[in-house]
Amino acid sequence: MARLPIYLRALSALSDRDIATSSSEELAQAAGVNSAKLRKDLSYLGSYGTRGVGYDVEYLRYQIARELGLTQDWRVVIIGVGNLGQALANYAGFSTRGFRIVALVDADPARVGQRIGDHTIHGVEKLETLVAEHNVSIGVITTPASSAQRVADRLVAAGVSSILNFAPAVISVPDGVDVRKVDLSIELQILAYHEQRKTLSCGDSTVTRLRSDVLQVVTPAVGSQ
Amino acid sequence: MARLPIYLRALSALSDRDIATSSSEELAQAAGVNSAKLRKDLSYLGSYGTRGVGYDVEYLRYQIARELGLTQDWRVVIIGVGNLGQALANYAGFSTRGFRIVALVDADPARVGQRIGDHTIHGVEKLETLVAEHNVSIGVITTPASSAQRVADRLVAAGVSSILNFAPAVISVPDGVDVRKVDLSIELQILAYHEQRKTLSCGDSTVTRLRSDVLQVVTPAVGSQ
DNA sequence: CCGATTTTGTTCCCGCGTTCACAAGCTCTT
DNA sequence: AAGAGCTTGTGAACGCGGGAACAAAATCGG
Repeated sequence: MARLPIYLRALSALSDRDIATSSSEELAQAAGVNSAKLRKDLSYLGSYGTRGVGYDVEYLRYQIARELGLTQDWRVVIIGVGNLGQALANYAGFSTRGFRIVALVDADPARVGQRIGDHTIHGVEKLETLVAEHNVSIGVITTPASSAQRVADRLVAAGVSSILNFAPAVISVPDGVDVRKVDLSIELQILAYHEQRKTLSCGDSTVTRLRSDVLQVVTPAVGSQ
Repeated sequence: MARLPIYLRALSALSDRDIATSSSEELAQAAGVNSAKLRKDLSYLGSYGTRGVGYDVEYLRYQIARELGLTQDWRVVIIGVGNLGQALANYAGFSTRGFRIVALVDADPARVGQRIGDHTIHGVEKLETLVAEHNVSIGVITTPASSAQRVADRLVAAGVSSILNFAPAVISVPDGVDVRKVDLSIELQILAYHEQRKTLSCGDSTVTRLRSDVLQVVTPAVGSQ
């Protein structure tokens, strides 16, 4: 389930506050979801709660981490060391969750050899060697859109079967390879869409933009309600 | 709809390749969705296609951009100028879509006054002034989790009604304010989850991990298919 | 030891989103 | 000008996920 990482974070926050036990209601509020949904999600992992008491924070945290595979360490390579690639390379949230960045790769010869945090940037020609050498299982693509598909193909050929794609391009991969796409500008666009719909108003009437060319105007009748 | 930005990007790609007209089938493939879904989404905006022909790429692109509000320019403030904040401040995908970053804000006095690209970093005490002065409508939070809620409260009080939250924390806001959350480590965790389920195999048998403690083993019978 | 209380695990139902399938409509050819 | 061939727009069925509601179980107090 895609919500397990959220629960994990909520549990970590409770653990930091030295809370040993938590009810589904409390956890659900911390995670921002419905308590019934949370219980259903957790019951899928097994019966890790105690009726009348709640969930043991540490125990549940370990179980979720294990289910997610965070008790292993995953080797990650980042391809494309622009602003975003650098930010990800330094992002503390990765290493604390079992993700180890073993190599940074860039196609720009001017960048090769530079150091970012603990890592030296390698030339893209070494991609296959690095993947094999470090037994990399996850590739992160932060290249321009034009290179994304080529990089993905090389990753797949080298044996990587999970890809996180930040490039603004749809990449196609064979069956058995997972791709997740994060597009930072899409999130802003969605916000803008909602924002646009909110800011229409006119006197007493409520104006809702049903489409860009259709406005629904609700005017309260005088004297009623 | 949350898919409009994806369609917009696919249309832009077609436009760059000087393709004037596209069918729903073609567009859907470029966007990575079902063609019926795409047609239904587009029909919600109005009848912008021509039966027997397809959609006019430029016309549809403009219509979607207008629907999303990308024909306006949106003023954005970024709070928290760490690695991620810097990456976002320099991200080209924002400015090309009508988003204008009007201010960078950080609580660290050592950072105040530094320049990132075209912008100077301001102290967090100026947040309200900057929001009012530039008529900011969207706030981007890239602070540590511990400051996120406080920053969000101040943004809301200053009149910002759309927030993009990169901090690993659930923030609560009054009704009428939109929050979208992006958590970079969650994406990796989901990949790890799937990766873990894939890499279990044992001889001829197919081993599927139903739960962390339940394995389904399918062994082909000897001699039979 | 038993009942009251609390909280989990689960069942059932409702609604939304997706997808199939088809009718409506446009273009091009003959 | 009429029919053949596409392609859009949409009606209808299907499936899945979410939420309320309830039963099962564990603790606590008397």
